[in-house]
Amino acid sequence: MPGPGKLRQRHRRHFERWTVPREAILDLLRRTTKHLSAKEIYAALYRIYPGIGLTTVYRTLDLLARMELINKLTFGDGPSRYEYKSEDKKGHHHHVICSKCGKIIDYSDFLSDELELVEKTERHLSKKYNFKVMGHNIEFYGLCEKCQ
Amino acid sequence: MPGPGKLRQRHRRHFERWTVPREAILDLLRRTTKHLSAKEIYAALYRIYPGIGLTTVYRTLDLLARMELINKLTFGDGPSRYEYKSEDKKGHHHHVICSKCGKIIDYSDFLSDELELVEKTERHLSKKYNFKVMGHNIEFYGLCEKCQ
DNA sequence: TTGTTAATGAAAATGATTATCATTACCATT
DNA sequence: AATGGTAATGATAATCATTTTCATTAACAA
Repeated sequence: MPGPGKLRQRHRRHFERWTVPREAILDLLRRTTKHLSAKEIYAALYRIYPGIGLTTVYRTLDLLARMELINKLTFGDGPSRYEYKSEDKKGHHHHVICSKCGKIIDYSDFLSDELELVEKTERHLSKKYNFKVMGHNIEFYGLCEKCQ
Repeated sequence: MPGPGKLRQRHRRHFERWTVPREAILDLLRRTTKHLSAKEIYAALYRIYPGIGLTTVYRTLDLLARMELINKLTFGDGPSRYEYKSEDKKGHHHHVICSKCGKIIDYSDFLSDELELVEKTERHLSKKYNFKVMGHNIEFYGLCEKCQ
């Protein structure tokens, strides 16, 4: 878990000051396993830090996403959701989303099979379209146990 | 290309009447290779059919998506975009999106490799979580030729 | 301790999408 | 072909997520 000092040095290009709201938001995302929306984050922090503003939550989430400390998830409907991005490759996972209730399952099997396909595809895309692939997104959708 | 008659029979559960705006919107999406937003569809149709309303465009797109005649695409920012979904499996493709300019490339190589991984994953998910997979979504993002 | 200015938060603005409701026009029946 | 019931339409207003504006606050270098 990067502390203010480390963050400061690693990401000087992204911000000047490491502040209380920024630490609180990153910390909350680091602790939870849920995929929280901006408003949910705001509500959770408001209880312990009533001075916080929703605007700051949005701005901080954008900052943290640019710093690649968190992922911004956008599904078809509703607000964007955010998750902490663990440093190690083991943390890599995909999402299985219930179309009915919105439940999200993190899923990380067959990563080596997937990796192979993704790498093959990335090489191919860069050759065919001269496209520089920075990342990918794989998700499955359907009906969860309760909703079918 | 399904005409009114065929549509009528196949999709009676989704609507009662096949109308001019519905035909016009489906037709536009069938003809273009672009990924249009509701507003872009509205603007294009307004030129030849000034009576049309943006509300109807949204409603019709929702209808066509429920009928599985079109796909609704939602990327991180901006409005949802829509594409015609061809009936045959050959039409299946994924998207490569430029994070900077928003350019979208349709991409359909390595489908058999992908199919294998997807099927394996779907079997696994249904066993592990009792989740009924209805579809999947694979996309790559990065920088296109012009933007890097 | 102080000064500079980046970061904050309240409020207003924006942009996409959805709800409301009076009007229109499909189409089954006559 | 005319009619009537009602699904579909379109203008407007409402909603929801997110961004902009701007006066105030607080991080931190000196």
